[in-house]
Amino acid sequence: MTTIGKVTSLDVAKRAGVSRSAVSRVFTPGASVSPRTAEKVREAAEALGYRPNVLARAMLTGKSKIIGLVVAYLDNHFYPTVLELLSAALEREGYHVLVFMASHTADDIGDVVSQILDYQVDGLVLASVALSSDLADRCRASGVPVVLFNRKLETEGEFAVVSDNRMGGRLAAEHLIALGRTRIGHIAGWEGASTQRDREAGLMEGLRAAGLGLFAREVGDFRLPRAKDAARRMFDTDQRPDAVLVANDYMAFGVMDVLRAELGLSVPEDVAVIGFDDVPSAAWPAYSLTTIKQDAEAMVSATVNALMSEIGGTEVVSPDPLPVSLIRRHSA
Amino acid sequence: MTTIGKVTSLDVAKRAGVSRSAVSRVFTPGASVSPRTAEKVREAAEALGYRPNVLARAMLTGKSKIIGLVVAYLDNHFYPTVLELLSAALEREGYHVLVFMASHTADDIGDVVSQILDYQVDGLVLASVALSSDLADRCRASGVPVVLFNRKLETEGEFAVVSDNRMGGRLAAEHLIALGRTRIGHIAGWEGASTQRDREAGLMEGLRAAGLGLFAREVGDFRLPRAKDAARRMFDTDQRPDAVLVANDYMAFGVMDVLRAELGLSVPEDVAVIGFDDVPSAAWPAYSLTTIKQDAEAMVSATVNALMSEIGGTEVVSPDPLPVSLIRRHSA
DNA sequence: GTCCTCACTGCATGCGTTTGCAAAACAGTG
DNA sequence: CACTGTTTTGCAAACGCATGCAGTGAGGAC
Repeated sequence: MTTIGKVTSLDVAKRAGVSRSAVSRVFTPGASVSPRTAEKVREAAEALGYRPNVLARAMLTGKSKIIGLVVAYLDNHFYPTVLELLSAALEREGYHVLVFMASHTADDIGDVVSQILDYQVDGLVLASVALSSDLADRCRASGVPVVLFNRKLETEGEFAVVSDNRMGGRLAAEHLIALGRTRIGHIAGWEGASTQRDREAGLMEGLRAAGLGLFAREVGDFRLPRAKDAARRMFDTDQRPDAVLVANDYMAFGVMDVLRAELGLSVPEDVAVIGFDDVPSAAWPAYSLTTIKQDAEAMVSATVNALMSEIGGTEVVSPDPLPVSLIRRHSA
Repeated sequence: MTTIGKVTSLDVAKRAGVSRSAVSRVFTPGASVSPRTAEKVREAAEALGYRPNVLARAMLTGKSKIIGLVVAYLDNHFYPTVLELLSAALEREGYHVLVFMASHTADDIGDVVSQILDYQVDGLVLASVALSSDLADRCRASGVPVVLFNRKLETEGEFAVVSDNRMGGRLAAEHLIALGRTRIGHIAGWEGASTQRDREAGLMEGLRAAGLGLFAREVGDFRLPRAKDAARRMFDTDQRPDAVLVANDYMAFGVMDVLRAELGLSVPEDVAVIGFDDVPSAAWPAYSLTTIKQDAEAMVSATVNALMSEIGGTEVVSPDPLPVSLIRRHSA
């Protein structure tokens, strides 16, 4: 019996011969309703096709059951994976994800966040976007829990879920060194990102421990074309590195393309390549990219737990960085 | 002056010495307000950090400014691209995207759609999900414009934006034939999808026009592992095809992996491979996949136009399928 | 100066819910 | 049956905003 137009709790109430409150209670888990009226209401609701209006409920309770996600890159396959995981995990908790694309320019993030807050989101996750500290203040002032995903702020206070990027960089260094490589280069991501800085710091640490220094360095800004340019600059020369750590898998694919298709070098014989993230396509034979794996599931899980706790009123503090691991494939 | 907690239009009104209506009107484009009060209000709002509550406005006006998107696959890079485009385009119109993951099982789509409708979305786009016709009815009954993306329903009536998949299949066939290939196979996607059926129909049409038939056929269901299995079945034999049209790029990558890495065949010498979609990674040299390009921008643009029109009250009818084109690279 | 017009403004109502409070129903006890 | 304790239920008041309607004032025409 599909009814056109809005059917409200009042309609259901009338049909079931009860009050609006009664029908509201039937749809509120844990409210006091007799089985008999519950039955009547459910029946009427079914017949009319009634479902509570989430927005109206949101107004009253202040809980919208929506989580804002702002994300900058979707071309880097790591983030679609995260989105899929995150959305699924939140759905399990009764929440849904409102997506906001942050243009790559960093300064309109303020606008974006404002827009999100207009929707009265119950939580906010900022994936791979830099959050200025006054913006962080604004969020906190609005009382919305925010978690930084894959980025952390130097100033403590914001909840951030990150992998142990430093350890990742170190693992990469150690692996390359164990392979006998000595001229090790680094193609960096955007230098404003903590993620980048930590990965590079770990790399340097590992090199230093073996008495080595960085052989070459270029910046790829986490963007594919820039990464390819960086690779050209770094490798189209006589004195080239025999190994390179690229700041993420996505850029690493571009680097490998340049190496093999443009410069005729072979990986790993001429140059060993290590990426970071372990996106699904890193396992594809065409690249078979050795990489430092970030555990996306664990990261998402930490994110969701934090959100749920904070929404529940529990103050929560950033956990230790999540463990990473070296995935050995054929590129190094 | 960051104020903690909610600041409502009443707060602003008080501070500006006007009524709530006035501040409401200031934030409603096209309402009648004198420049002087507008100024006062804007100032007060600024000072208090006031922004209208979208949800409250939604209740009153019935327009939530949110569009629901249900999407099944995010591992196929075509859809992240679409999401990014769609979100950006809708943001330009003042809308935002609420994402719902449809598990791959087809039957819980009903639940998902119900949940979406609970949020009073202004529109609904179903990307790559099959919509049963009674579900379509429910959507229409709720008065929410829905557009099917990259799928169409045999029964007219739903707005669907699709490429000219049939033509695409035909172009692929013609190209392979022009290349002198005669033993042409097809690795199909999920057979319940109109997209699949149309692509295959086009392929058959093209073959028939050249007096050929399909040399081999397997089903890959739009999933990577299935596609690889399909490739193994099709090619691990003496009598193998010398060309194959794979129903989308994502599967084509898997097929190429099997061909080259597992079976030691070379592409295109031993087997020519054509994909469908032209996802960004199809251009990567490691695959250099010849493919039939779907114009994602045009598809998104058509989607947004349709939504905006329908929301504006204009009944709108499905356009012709959008043009596709053959992108020649090295895999065929 | 009077009257009319018109641009503004405030009041009050309503959007579809939830929820504290108090009345009502019910069950149990002596 | 009277009385108490426990559910269950309805009333009414929010939540934050938009908007029709009536009213205020200013400006123009005569």
